[in-house]
Amino acid sequence: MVSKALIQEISQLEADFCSALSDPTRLLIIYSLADKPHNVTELTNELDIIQPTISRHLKTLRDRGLVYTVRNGSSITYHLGDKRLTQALDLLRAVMRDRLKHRASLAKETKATINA
Amino acid sequence: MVSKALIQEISQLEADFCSALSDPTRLLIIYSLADKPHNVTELTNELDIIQPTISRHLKTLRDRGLVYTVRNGSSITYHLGDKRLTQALDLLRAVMRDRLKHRASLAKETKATINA
DNA sequence: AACGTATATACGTTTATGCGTATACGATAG
DNA sequence: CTATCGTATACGCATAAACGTATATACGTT
Repeated sequence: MVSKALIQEISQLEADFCSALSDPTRLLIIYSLADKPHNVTELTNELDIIQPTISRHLKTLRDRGLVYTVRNGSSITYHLGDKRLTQALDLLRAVMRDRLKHRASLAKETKATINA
Repeated sequence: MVSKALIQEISQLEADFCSALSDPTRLLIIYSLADKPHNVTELTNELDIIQPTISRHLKTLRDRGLVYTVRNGSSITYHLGDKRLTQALDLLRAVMRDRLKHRASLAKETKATINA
């Protein structure tokens, strides 16, 4: 049997890990890096978000080990750490898409019923 | 070309969806429901968390469409909405495990280097 | 050494999130 | 009909997260 405290601690860790994904800017960064590595300036330009904001989000991704950095002269290139991350996000997006579709059809049903 | 505003909106939606996963209690609930459906009282007992807290977290899961409910007499049974959710979480956990392992070995390396 | 470019961080503020207690609502039993 | 059990919500508080501005650090060039 696994102790309750341990289970809670693991869940906390995992929640922390997932919280890296719960911000739209960070998701945009992840998708951008999944395409190819970028440095901070490139991300700043591509996403049209000011540099300190990009850096702050990169830090939270780095702290959780989702991205890693390679110094390249005076700039720093950020890489996505694990391809499975993209797979997981793809799955989540697919689930989300289906949920939204489902709701849309429910809404239509309801409207039709009311109008009937 | 997809408009920037649309991309941002989609990312916001997805971040919102992911934020459902960024709380340890909700993860415990999801894992519990992945095993089998439960009603609120069962979750309360199994996870040893007070009922209003369980209900609140269930609401956020329900709002995002991750779980659905079936009324069963006077109680309400909660079901996990999509098996892919578990798959995605498994992937994320695997990534996290590897990251932690990697860091542990890095820490060991560092220590060895310092002590050398 | 001095300057410019690239990146990171600190600070104060605003907004969001979670918690516990108390309470309301809904369904069933007696 | 009211008492009870199961579930949901409201409220006040405490904590955490995000943002923009300002500033610090690091590297490369001259």
